[in-house]
Amino acid sequence: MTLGQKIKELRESSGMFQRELASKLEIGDGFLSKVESNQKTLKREHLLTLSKIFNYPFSELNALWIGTKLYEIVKDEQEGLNALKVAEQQLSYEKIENARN
Amino acid sequence: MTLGQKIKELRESSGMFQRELASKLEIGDGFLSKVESNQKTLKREHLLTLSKIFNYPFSELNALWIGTKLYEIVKDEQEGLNALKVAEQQLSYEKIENARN
DNA sequence: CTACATTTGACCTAAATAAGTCAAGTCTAA
DNA sequence: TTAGACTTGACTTATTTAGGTCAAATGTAG
Repeated sequence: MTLGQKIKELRESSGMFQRELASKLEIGDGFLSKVESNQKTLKREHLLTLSKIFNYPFSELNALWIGTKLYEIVKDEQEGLNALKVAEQQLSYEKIENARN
Repeated sequence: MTLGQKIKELRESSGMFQRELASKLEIGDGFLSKVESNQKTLKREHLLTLSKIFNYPFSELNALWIGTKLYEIVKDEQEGLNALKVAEQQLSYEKIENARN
């Protein structure tokens, strides 16, 4: 699930048109269309607005936002999956380090 | 293991000084010092050079290069780990999709 | 066919990032 | 105590990315 897909899903399941949601977010509907197909990214502040409009957990939107961004980086990479593993290891290592201090 | 750490490790285990390696890469030694501590990133072309100098697999350097970049993005994120999972899922999903066609 | 929803392509500007340099400061052994 | 190895901070310039707009093209139900 990408952020774009999730937004589209939330929007449609609440019977809203792009123009309506776009206006709530104060962006053009052409832009929203691209956001829903992951051709463009939303500003991060918009996530909070979305979370309120659809009563959907902010943390999940946040994870999708970052995750989609990461995916854009690795999607055409030979070593994409390994790179994700590397990042994961560094992240858990850092956590342990911090816990020690 | 970060890319910087790996480079330092390779360099030291081959008894080379920063100035020597820096000159092979045609960069300043101050810059290399920062690269080794992940304060700066190397150009990607440099990875091939490193791979040859140290006779170390390019693919691994590549994975470290991208991985370290990903880590920089997620390291201060609440949802960092989840975001990595999201990206991983998208990546494997895409693979399946491609395999179907 | 035509009205409305959506998608797409071309374009734009401001802000951020990449990829360094250089000089000064620090560390460490001899 | 001083040379050589390394680190750090301040700065720079060129390129990329973010975050859009707008009009035209396309999809689609009635």
